[in-house]
Amino acid sequence: MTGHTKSKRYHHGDLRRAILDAGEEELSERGVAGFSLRRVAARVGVSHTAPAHHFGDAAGLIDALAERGFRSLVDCMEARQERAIQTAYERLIATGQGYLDFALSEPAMFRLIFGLDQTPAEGSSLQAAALSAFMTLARAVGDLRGADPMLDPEGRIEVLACWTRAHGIADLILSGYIELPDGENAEAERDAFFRNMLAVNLSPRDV
Amino acid sequence: MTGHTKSKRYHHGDLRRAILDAGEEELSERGVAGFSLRRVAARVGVSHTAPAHHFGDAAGLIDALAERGFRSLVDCMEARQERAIQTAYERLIATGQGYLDFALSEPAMFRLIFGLDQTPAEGSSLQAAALSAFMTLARAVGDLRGADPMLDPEGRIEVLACWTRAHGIADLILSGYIELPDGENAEAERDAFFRNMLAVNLSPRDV
DNA sequence: CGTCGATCTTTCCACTGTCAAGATATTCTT
DNA sequence: AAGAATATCTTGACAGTGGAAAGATCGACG
Repeated sequence: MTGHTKSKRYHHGDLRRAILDAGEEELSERGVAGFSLRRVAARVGVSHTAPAHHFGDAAGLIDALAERGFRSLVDCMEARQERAIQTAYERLIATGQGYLDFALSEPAMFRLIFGLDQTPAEGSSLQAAALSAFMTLARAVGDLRGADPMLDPEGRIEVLACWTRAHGIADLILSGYIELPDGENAEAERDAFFRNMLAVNLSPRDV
Repeated sequence: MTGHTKSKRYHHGDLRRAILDAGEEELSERGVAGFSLRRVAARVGVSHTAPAHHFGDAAGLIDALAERGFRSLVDCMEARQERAIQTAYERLIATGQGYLDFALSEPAMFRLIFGLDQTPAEGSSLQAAALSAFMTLARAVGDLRGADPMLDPEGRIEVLACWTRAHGIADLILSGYIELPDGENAEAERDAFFRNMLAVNLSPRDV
């Protein structure tokens, strides 16, 4: 007889998920600096200490949200990969564009996951989610190289080169120091800009 | 008869500078998230509302600190430039290394200036300081190209390429997702690593 | 010497996260 | 099926935060 109406039950039933959902909304509306545990609780219609039982403290909720964030990041990258021309090179570019899609569509979440107070705990599900995101990129680099890039120093440098480029673009856009084209067909222009940025390089050969 | 002793004068005399100094210390100790206006005031030995008259509100103090931060960033980049082999290419690499020096020596400040809630106001001294930092990098790129890179789209892309690379490295290190070598002669290893990262690239030619 | 404005303090408010203790519902044991 | 143990959620308190308002003190300028 568990009524589907949201009548005032003492026990929520699915509070953990509800808090995470509300937390995501709160995050995107107020940003990471303006994030408030009490507001999230109020949003769900629950007392301000209710989240504690599920997440420990505020940092615990942040970590749980970050885990979702990393998954969303992976989704964004994979979505672009699938839409891309199926060349190793194109898939790598697409991966970077997915990274940027995520940053632009969930800026606060982007800032959250890359601004955690401390690196994810060893063996935590958060760490696993972060690693999953990293592997998505590493695989794309590996497909282009034809070998696991993590096995030799040169390959690792290449993975980091791709990552830092995409990350730098994303972070500086969110900071407001890089302006994006916003003309008529802004989306196409952005894609072209991102493609240029992700591909262009200045290597010793250029000297 | 202005005694040099720090006796309890009602008027501080140089409160603005004192608050900025204390703010920098507080920032480096507690980080941007744990930054507290009241603690800064207490540190100077002044009431918690005293800063308001000089900086407006907390955001005003943050902006003033950010201005210092950008100046420090410029200092770091120029210091490396001067120590570098005087080749346009080497000076550009050095500029990037200076960027990273700043991020590593003042991580909280780095996070502060690139995580401002809103982009610096038009015409503000903060904006001027930020622009000065950007120009330091743009000049280094221009010296290598032999022309002002800001005049044509290709040049702008190159500047942004250098900037985003250096920024991505810095931010991901501070996030804890990129580990730094910390062996015996860690400093030399780091420099080598940074040099690799700043120089390595994956351009369309590589495909 | 007196007035005025700048500087700093005191007091209060709404808001934050966390803790301790109590209320309620669910599940487990017998 | 009944009672006990446990999980879940609420209430109330606390120290901390930034900001507003009003008062105290000082410096400068007539």
